[in-house]
Amino acid sequence: MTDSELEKFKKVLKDENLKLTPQRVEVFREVCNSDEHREAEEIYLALRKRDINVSRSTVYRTMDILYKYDLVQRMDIGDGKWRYEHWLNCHQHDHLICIRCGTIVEFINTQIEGIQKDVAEKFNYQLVRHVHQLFGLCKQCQDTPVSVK
Amino acid sequence: MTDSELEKFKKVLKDENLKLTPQRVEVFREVCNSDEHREAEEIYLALRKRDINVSRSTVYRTMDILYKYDLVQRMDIGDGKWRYEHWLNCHQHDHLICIRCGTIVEFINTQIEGIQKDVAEKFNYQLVRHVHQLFGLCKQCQDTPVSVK
DNA sequence: GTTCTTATTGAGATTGAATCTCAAATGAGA
DNA sequence: TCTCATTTGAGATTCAATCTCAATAAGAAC
Repeated sequence: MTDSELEKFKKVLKDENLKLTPQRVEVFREVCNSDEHREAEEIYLALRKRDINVSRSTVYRTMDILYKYDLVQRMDIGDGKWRYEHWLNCHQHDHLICIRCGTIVEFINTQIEGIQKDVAEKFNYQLVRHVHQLFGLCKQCQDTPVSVK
Repeated sequence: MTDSELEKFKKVLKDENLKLTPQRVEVFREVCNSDEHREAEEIYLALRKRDINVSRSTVYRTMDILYKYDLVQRMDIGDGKWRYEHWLNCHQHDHLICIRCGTIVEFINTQIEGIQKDVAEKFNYQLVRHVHQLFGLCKQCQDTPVSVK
């Protein structure tokens, strides 16, 4: 977590009349210092592992704030759990997800973005956001035989 | 539900050593006879309304079968509930979803499909399926002021 | 620094979609 | 018709997420 990231978070809290608490800072730090796409529970466990005591409730509540004010991005890959990723450089991207090992890779394709705008316009929808996920087998999983129990 | 649809369902049940029960037929009929994108609970309630008694458990279990054997399509729009739609003509399509009223419109764009293949190939992923959803405001919701309580 | 007010925290209860359990009922092959 | 494995229904259970509420702490005012 860089100073400018922390300042950005402080500004959001100030602007929204939210208090700067050590718990909130620790949750934000944990999210900033990882490039993974993690669920709230994983972030909670990562904090515990570092001997930082923040309750599950606070992790969930802080993730809500971070998401609401665009400090993190979140995604739903269909298993009922939100995955969070830091959102500091704020470049729009989509995801390739391995259906066997769960590896998530990001991709950017400006061509698709243009087509999405065209589609929305055609149907008279004012586009707000989109979800675009490609599910498949990553190279390693293609080459690894399925284990037989 | 056409005869050929029912035959297709019967064939799946037979091939998979599953029994043809009145409950399963009624659930399949209910799904076939609607173009909506409904949750399991809505399908359950629609059956009850028609005085057809099938338990929630059986609706859930039958939807699992229908999905597994490609007789229905399902989607997750991020609210923790599966939406089901019949899948009889089997033409691949994606969705535009109104974030205010929930209206779901289908769209087809072959150009995006081509790009998806290119992206997957570039990252060495063997593409299996994809999720592509555009969220926004439909024409009507753009023109309707938000009600103030 | 002290006081005061209000927001926040933590622990456990609650929610809700989906799944599981198990006894009773039923499909379908022999 | 008989038999037996499958299916059904009702309620219990699961699990991520949210809610509740008493205790705690941030931070503004002085």
